[in-house]
Order: sequence, then structure tokens, then C-alpha cells
Amino acid sequence: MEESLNMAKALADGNRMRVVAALLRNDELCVCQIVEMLGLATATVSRHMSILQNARVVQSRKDSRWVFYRMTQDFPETLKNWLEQSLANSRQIKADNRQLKKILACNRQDLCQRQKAGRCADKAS
Amino acid sequence: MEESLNMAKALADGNRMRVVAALLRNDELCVCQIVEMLGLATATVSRHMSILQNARVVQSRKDSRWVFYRMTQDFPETLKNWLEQSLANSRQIKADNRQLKKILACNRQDLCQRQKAGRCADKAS
DNA sequence: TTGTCATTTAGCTAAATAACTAACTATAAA
DNA sequence: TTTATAGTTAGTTATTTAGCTAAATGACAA
Repeated sequence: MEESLNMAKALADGNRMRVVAALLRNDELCVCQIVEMLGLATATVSRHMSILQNARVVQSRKDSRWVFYRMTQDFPETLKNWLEQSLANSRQIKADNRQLKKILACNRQDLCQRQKAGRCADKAS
Repeated sequence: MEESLNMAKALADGNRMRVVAALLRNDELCVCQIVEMLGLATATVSRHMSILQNARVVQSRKDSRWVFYRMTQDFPETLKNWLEQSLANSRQIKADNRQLKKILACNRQDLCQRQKAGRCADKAS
């Protein structure tokens, strides 16, 4: 039960659920992009991502200074189906997807640097 | 997202997950039977059940003094599938199922009365 | 090497949660 | 109507968790 329980716990947080929803649509996201989407401190996001990773919901790949996260390959199809169905009509998730489009259009380096003050997405709009 | 999140939170507790696993196999269980299975105080179990009910995971039916819980009809099939698959090999869940057989063989009234001291399942073994 | 940048880890605080006991509600039996 | 019984609700306490800032790590650039 421990594994399933960890997975349920990993999903039982609004911010982590938003990240998972985003990764179900977006293949791969960089920490700074997730930070931008959630509007939380980088350290907080990092901690969320490590919870998701420990639960084997996501996996990470390091590319020079950036860390990218994606869903694990063995994330249960059944759970994926549930999330896709149940989140399809969520205002929050729809808004996140819209914002992500803007975020993905930004230069990552600029994004990271602006996370000490302004917002890329704001600038892009 | 709120609904899905509440459902995930409802499942993100070991004791509640055990109850759900039990209800996936047992159609309907009385509070005192769940108390016996989990080995927690009645009040604690009652609170867990109300969390599951608020999340629309379970529903209740009152029969004179007893309250029976079962899965809601609209509990997502996808989630049910995930739980069945991922919990199939859990030691804990298997042990619970074995114990439930003994519990279901007990007289409910005796069970309730003995919950102030001994254990029906112990007596039955 | 030294400095810079993206992320993680550590340490702290405030809020949420699970457990218990005790008090309450509702049903049924005496 | 009183008394007993099965569950729920309230109130308390201890643990867990999410958030922050600041310090540490690891990779690249000068």
C-alpha cells in the first residue's frame, strides 16, 4: 500500500496537482517555468517536485544548469485517465494552460532572471 | 480542480485507503466493522468516514442504530481501476481482507459491545 | 580559480490534520 | 418515559506539511 499511498499523497496538494496537469499536456517543463506558473518561491517548487519525484510521479533530467521534469513512463495509465477526465473542465487548469503558452514562449534565461522581480508572462501579454 | 483535489486528499491517508480497499470488495460495511478492522477509536473512524463522504467517495445508509457505508455509484471507474491494480499485492490490504472475513462472521451487536474491551476477530480465531 | 546562475537543502513558522476523550444525538428496548 | 446503544460532533494535543528566507551545491563562463 505504501507506494499507492505515497502517490495519492503526492497528488493531494493543489499546487502539485496543477504541475501534474501541466505535465500531462506539456511533455517536459523546466523548474523556472513551473515557478512562473505557480507563482511560488523556487525553493518551494523544488520541494514539491522532489515529493512528486519520490512518489515516482515525475522524473528529472538535468541539462547544464536547468532541470527538466516530465511524467515517469510508468505513471499508471488509470490515474492518468482519471486526472485527464476529472481536470478537463477545471478553470484553474485551463488558466494554467493558457499561461503556460505564454511562459513557453519566453526565453528561459530571461525568465529565471526576472523571477527576482517582474513576470515574463506579464511582459508577454 | 477542487473536487478532484478533495478526492485525492480523501485517499491520501493510510486508514482511509484501507477502508476504500475494503469497500471495493465488500459492498457495504457497518461503522463498527470498520472500527474493528482499523483498530481505531469509533470517533476517529467516524471522522474518517465523513471525510470520505464529503469527497463523494462513499455514501451512508442508516438502518435503525447502525450506519452502513458503501462506495458512491459515481466514484470514478478510472480511480477504482487504479486502486484495484495498485493495491492488489499489498500485504496490509490482504491482511485486512482476511480479518474482514472473521469480522463479517461476527454478530454486529456483540462486536459493538466488545469494542470497549476485547476483539471479536481474536475470539473467532 | 573565481564568480555567476539555476536549483536544492536547511531551518524556521504557521496552518492543517489525525488521534484521543468526553459530551451529544438519535434510535430502540424496558 | 427512562435507559441503553451506535454513531457523530466538540474540544484538545501532537504530528505533519506548506510556505518563506538564507545558505549550500553543482555547472558553466571569465
